[in-house]
Amino acid sequence: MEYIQSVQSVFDILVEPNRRAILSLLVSSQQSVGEIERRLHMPQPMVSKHLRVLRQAGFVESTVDAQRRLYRLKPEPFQEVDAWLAPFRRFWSAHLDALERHLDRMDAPTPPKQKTRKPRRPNGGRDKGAKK
Amino acid sequence: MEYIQSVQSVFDILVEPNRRAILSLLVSSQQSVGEIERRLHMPQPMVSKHLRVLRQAGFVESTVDAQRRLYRLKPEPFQEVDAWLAPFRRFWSAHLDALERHLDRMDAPTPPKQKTRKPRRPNGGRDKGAKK
DNA sequence: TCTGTATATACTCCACATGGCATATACGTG
DNA sequence: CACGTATATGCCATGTGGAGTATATACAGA
Repeated sequence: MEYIQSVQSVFDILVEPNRRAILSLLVSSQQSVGEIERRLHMPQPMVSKHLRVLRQAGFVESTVDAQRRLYRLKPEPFQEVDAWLAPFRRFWSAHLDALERHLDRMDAPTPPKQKTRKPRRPNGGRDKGAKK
Repeated sequence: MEYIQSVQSVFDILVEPNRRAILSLLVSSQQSVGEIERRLHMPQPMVSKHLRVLRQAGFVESTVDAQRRLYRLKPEPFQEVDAWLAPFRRFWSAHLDALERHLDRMDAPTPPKQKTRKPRRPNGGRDKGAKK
């Protein structure tokens, strides 16, 4: 049924604007195909087709509710993007740190900075939040 | 005349595997076109063309060193990806909390290998659909 | 079973980015 | 200036994927 597909990167999925729109819609809560269709003003077959791609790539999953299918996000592919981003994140946070130090010098008042140099910083306070 | 470019998303840039390979190469340090050419085993014109795309999209910048151009990363587009990811990060970290102890260990290290897909990830039930 | 609704799939057309090749430009050296 | 190296650009052919449309499947109710 859903099987063989050429190995595609998560980026092959995310490159399509409509798919990104769908994903953004699903952040808030699960949605039916019809709801997506209405909210994004796109023809139903297009919605279904993109949803299929998203499903096959593991970005979403669906459950059956009578005649409608409720789609919701799955986390793994997003984590994959995050993982890909990791090396670059190290790189750009170095830049940020440099800028930060520079600004700190010009700005006399003292923001409570304890570190003069930090090896790496995820992304300026990645919300590890929503903790248990 | 580097300017005008159709409004493309960062994903339009990142979708190209060779471009991602180039970016990964540049994480360690700046490289000349010839070095990229050799390391990635791709014809020089292709390297130059991809570099042009990357440059126009703000992913890289170059400086002149005699006859060669040294390319290095610029942080902004990556931050843009990170920003796009943010809402979903909130979403998936909620999931992570539920499974935290199990997922914690496979998280961090993604060796910046080139284009090899990430092998592990016990994602149960990622299907692979049929294509033409 | 027939009907309406909800979603999925099949198929065609077309644009466009990519790869390959040839060639142009830039720079340094003799 | 001529030549070699390093990089950029122009052109063409091709493949792939998305849009659009028609149609198929699934389910619920009368």
